[in-house]
Amino acid sequence: MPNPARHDRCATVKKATQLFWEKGFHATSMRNLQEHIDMRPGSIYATFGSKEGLFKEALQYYAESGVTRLSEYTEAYASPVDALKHFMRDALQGGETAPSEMCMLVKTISELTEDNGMLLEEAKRLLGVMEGAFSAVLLKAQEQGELDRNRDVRRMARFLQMQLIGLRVYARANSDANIDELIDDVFECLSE
Amino acid sequence: MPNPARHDRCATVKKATQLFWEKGFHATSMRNLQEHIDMRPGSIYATFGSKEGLFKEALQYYAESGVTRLSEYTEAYASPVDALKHFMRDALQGGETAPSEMCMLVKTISELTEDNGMLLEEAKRLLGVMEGAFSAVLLKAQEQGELDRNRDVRRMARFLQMQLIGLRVYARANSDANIDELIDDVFECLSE
DNA sequence: ATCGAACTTGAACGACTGTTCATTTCTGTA
DNA sequence: TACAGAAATGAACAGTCGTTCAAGTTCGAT
Repeated sequence: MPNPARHDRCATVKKATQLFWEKGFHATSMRNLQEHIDMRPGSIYATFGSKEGLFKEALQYYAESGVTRLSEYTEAYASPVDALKHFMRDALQGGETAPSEMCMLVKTISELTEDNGMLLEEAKRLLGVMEGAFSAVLLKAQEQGELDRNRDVRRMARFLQMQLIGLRVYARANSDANIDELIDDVFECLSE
Repeated sequence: MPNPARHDRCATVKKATQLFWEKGFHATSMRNLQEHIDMRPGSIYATFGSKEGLFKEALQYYAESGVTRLSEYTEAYASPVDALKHFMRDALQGGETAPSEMCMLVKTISELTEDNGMLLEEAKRLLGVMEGAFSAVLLKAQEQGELDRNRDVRRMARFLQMQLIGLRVYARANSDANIDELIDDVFECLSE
């Protein structure tokens, strides 16, 4: 038996992530959470320690999913650059199932202050992890000759992530606008 | 006498904006606000109606300041493009007085959901106003021959704002990183 | 000096917050 | 089938939330 606990911890974190991602940290109350993950306060606190503890695991689960999805794209496409493009496009279109157009890490970094320093730092760290994953894909692209080997991979990853953040926030702020045009501008910018 | 009220409404909104900008909507309690703007609940509710009402005015004050500052830059520099560049750079360096590295409109759009639909819509609208101000400066640049007249001004404004949003969020997430390098990448991208 | 209107005050309200813990329920072993 | 330990429960806690309103204060006009 993989998990001795009655409640499946992973499934619980997954459900909690949905709600936190949708509403943010402060606007999600423990009572919302209790209903949504179908656990009573005692169990939640025995398992995760606190609201912050559960949120932290939600952040980690979210980031891990992101990294996993990126590597799936990388395996699916022969070209690493194509994989990146499709990854970004799909992140923007937002799987219909996504609870929010926003990246949960960005949403968290936007919302929280030093009052929840640990969560803020964790979100920053995980954004760094994502950037590392981008770097790895870009490096692969260099090795396959898709990208100029003289360009700094980390710098490109930074630029890429910055663009993706901007795009997603912009898309949320202008839900009707012609986002495809913007994406074209960005990719033109990247391939230059 | 310009303002018959005992409390100077504008000065109050200004102070409230500071706190809301720093902490966000949910993390700012009315009690925090009472201390910070030095008013008692009764006066606040008589003047602004609700926490949402005061926050809405704070958003408007914030956006108005932004537009005003941009026009000051436009007057200060002969070149509209230079004005834009300096405006963006200074927004990123963040006046030492800025309560948060984040743009308050972006922070709001990131934090809030339909539960505060009116505030969300207002923040989106004001971001649109800012974009309009960018458009105006870009148009001026075209008229002065700084920019290719064939390019779509609105599209450029959109791209510009998207970049600025991305840059500011990224700068907050990576407070130590070499942001100047990123700015260079962006401007290179813009002038291409 | 007095009055009435405009403005401010702060105690109080009910609802909700994150969290605790004594009690009950479940589960694997003997 | 009985038992012990683990897990789940939900009522209850102290504190905070946004908001109200009767009472008090201040002001300009008379």
